[in-house]
Amino acid sequence: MSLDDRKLEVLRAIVEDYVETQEPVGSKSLVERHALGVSPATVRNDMAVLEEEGYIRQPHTSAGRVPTDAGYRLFVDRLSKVKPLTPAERRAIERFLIGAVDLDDVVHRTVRLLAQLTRQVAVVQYPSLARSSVRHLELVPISTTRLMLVMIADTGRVEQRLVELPEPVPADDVTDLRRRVNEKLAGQRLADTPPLVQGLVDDCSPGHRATMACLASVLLETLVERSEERLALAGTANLTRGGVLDFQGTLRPVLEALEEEVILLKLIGDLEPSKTRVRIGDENQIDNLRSASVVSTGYGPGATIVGGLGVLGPTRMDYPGTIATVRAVARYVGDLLAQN
Amino acid sequence: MSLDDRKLEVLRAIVEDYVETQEPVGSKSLVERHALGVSPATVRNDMAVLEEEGYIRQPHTSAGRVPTDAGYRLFVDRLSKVKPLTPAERRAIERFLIGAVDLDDVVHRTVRLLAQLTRQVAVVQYPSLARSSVRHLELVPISTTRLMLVMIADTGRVEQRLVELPEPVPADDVTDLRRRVNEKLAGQRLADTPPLVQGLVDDCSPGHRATMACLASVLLETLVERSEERLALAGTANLTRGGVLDFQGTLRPVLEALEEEVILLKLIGDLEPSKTRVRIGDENQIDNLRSASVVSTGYGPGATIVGGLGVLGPTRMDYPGTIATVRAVARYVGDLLAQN
DNA sequence: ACTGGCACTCTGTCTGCGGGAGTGCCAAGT
DNA sequence: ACTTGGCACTCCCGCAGACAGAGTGCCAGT
Repeated sequence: MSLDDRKLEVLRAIVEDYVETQEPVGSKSLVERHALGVSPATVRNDMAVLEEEGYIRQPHTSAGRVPTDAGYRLFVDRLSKVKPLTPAERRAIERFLIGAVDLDDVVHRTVRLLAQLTRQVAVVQYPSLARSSVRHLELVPISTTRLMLVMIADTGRVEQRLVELPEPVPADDVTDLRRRVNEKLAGQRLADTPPLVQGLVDDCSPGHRATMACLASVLLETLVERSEERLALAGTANLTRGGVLDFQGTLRPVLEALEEEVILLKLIGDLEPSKTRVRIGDENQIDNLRSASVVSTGYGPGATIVGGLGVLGPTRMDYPGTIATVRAVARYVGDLLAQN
Repeated sequence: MSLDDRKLEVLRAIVEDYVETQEPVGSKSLVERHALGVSPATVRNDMAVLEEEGYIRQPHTSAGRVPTDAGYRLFVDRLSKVKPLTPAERRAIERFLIGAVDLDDVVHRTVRLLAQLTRQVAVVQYPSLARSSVRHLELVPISTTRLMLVMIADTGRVEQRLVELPEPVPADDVTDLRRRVNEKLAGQRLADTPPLVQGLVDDCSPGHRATMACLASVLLETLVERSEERLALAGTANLTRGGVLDFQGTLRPVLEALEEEVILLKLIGDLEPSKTRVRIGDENQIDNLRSASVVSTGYGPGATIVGGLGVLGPTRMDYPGTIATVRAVARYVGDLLAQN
């Protein structure tokens, strides 16, 4: 049995009402609130079919219907229209983002903005090192046997590591090292650096070989291999909106998941397509987030993508609005990055 | 009427039992669990006095007693003995903190460790810039009209800002600027720099005056005036332990407070004495945190203090254990910083 | 294919009713 | 002057029963 247009219309109405009222929706109130042009009895028949097909369910006999994950999925894929942002929202975004002095600042403002606009939990990934290129490497002598290695990436990220040297190195040699390292690596994508770094060590005069090897290993280990992703999070208090009704009783599992960077990265960090991605309930593959949905997208200057951002909320969420907001914020942030 | 020893003993027993069981404690169960050597009736009389004095209260007639904020205060000040850490805990601390590569890493490990050991929300302040000295200032040319200013502080903090120059500056001049800036500022406490920075501008040759002024203003504005405090937070999921019983029903206000850096700084950022500080309920002066207590202390290499750390939990918390852990972690972190 | 009607089911709420825990007070004992 | 056992009292909590309300499924009629 396929679903005719009216049944789809009924599903949409159920989702919309349920999202708004947070209560199971019955046939009678449905026809009252939406001009469906048919009687409650007809709607009931449609509902029976929708339930059969797994798009809605009843919490208990003789309660109204509630969308299932599959129902939300269908709604998102086929039934929802893009909801344009209000001018007020656009202005809010602009006002919030101009005046950021710093990559840190941009990220923090963005995450707070997202949380505020969507009234949900927001996550923003810093531009990924793996997708960045080296703009400059700086070596700052801290003592004769210690260097601070500072890497500045084209995405604005700045990372630093302390390097313990095997032997004292005079200042002139540091200058030389700096020049050589930059000649080789500046402008390169971080992902392409490992062979180049190896080359640096090989080409090195025996006198500095040990020092350079040390530098190289720090570079590889901490910047490339364990490719240091950073995240910002905001709006956890929004989880408590709608009482404890969403999230089946306790926030605990959700809060726990939000503490795990690995999990968050998995949630927002699939940057392949430039499309916005919606993961509903079980779809995000994490037990703790069964009753949560994630709307995420990539951002970056121009068409390239350097990081992800998104929001997390109850499966019962305003998908069209959230999707529109996430997209808009991502675009603004991308533009902002492009200016630098 | 003053409180004799037995009444204090009764108060201590009430606090201990209530913290453990989370239930109002009655006279009968008290004498059963603690060898007080008197009958329940006597204890009841003592309780009446303690209630009169405001140290305990009854949730309702004919329920057991529960400590008030004042009761906890008295307990913390006079009744609790320091609870030494177990060897296992000491080992956990050491294992957790060695192998930190980075200030960021140290802070993150510390905050997670604190959250885990105390099973509460942990907050760690990065070493305060206001309490740091300049180790080195680096100027990295990004383009001819843009510099990246990187400041490395003796506490390990590294801050960077983009500086837009009023006019193109050739590389040699950058070298010169760098030398001059470092000569003047390296080794100085950040708090002392403003007049020195002004001096730098004044002493500058007219040709570079504009550039230096620009640099100076970035330095002053973003590093000194708005003295950039950073924080790390972990363990919010621990708020859900003990159900929604603590925190009078909703986590909302607490989560909201935890999102405000300003509030968190106020909570853990009173670094004057080297003593551990306990703020119970209303004492922390924040409406949202009426039902929360904060245990905080300063940390730093040796005797100096460069930042604060602490934990936040329900007023019904294991104070002796928490205090001991917070202190121990602060000491270990201080030692770790001293090594750099 | 849609609709009105009807019986049925289930929830949520309110009520009333012990059981239990704990208190306050009092009179007696040390 | 404390301390103690006894006792009446209060109030919470849990449970069972009743009831209204909402919503459904089904069926017969159009």
